Amino acid sequence: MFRISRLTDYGIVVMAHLAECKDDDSHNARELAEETQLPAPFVSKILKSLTRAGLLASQRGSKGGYSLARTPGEISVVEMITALEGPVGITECTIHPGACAQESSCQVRVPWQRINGAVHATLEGITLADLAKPIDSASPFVPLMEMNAGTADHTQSATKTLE
Amino acid sequence: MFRISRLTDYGIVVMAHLAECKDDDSHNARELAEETQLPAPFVSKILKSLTRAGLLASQRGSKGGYSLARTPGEISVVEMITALEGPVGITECTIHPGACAQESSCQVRVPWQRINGAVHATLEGITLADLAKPIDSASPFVPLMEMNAGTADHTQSATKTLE
DNA sequence: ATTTACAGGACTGCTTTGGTCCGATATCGT
DNA sequence: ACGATATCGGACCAAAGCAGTCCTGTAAAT
Repeated sequence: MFRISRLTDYGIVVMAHLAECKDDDSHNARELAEETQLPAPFVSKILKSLTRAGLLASQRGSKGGYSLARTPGEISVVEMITALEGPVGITECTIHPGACAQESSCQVRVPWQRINGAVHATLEGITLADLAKPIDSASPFVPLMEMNAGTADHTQSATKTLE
Repeated sequence: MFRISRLTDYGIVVMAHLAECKDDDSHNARELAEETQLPAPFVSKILKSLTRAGLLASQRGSKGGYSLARTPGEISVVEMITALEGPVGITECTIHPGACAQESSCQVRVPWQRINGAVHATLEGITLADLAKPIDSASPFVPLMEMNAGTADHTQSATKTLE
């Protein structure tokens, strides 16, 4: 199916919601579940994963809750996906080199690595800040990408936070 | 995990192998399984799916077999993925609009559609011809992509077969 | 001390994936 | 016409991952 899991999907919704609330900190799990209309225990689970990955900061006890560990512009989509469902890699061999017996003789491995790089770069170039402001202006995401083989011109790699 | 299934992975390996064999037609399932070092019944299953999707042409009976339905340059990666694991769509709502109750109030839907479009475009811009010749020359995949919001400049959409 | 809320699990039902196998049908060669 | 070969279209099953819940422990505030 080639799609992100619901865990990730919801997780990003929650993160985006958090990014929109400018009143910086401390939203507890119950609040967030209500505001995003998502099942509470599930949201709780998501929040824990995101915290463990360092994308959220948590505060225990009464008046505790969650808040973004960084500014929305500093949190990329690829980080959120990685936090919630493991490393992004289109093919097995991208993540677990050696797991595939055909690896040495595989014809398509190199091109796949580049495809993977392209997708990864796309996801990396989009930050939470971009997601939080929906139809706001043009917000020209990114031209990024340019997975050309030899032309080692990666000068665009950091020109897209637009925050 | 955000990766393609093994079915698709193997399927693309088989397709690439088929694209490399210039002796146009008629490779049977057993042959292909041997040549690609993949389990035979599985390869057979893959070939059926690809045939149903119109990417391969099949010939029954003795001396029968499979051959590419089009030239490698005319078969994109996204077509192969779609044939083997359904439509490419990062999120549920990309493929099944209406399935998600939050859809109308969802903050992140529009940006996701664009991210999805970007990934889709990446996968669409790469053809079997690009995969079949591994490290061959520079083969400048594609600059493609440019998921900018308003600038309706899609003039690049067919400039990459390079066959 | 009590309450609130996160942390870290275990746990269950369900769907998808990975992989095999079989009967039916079509084609070729004799 | 007959038999061999090979695809076609399923059914089938085990294993793994996903969706979602729940429970015990611990930290912080009042």
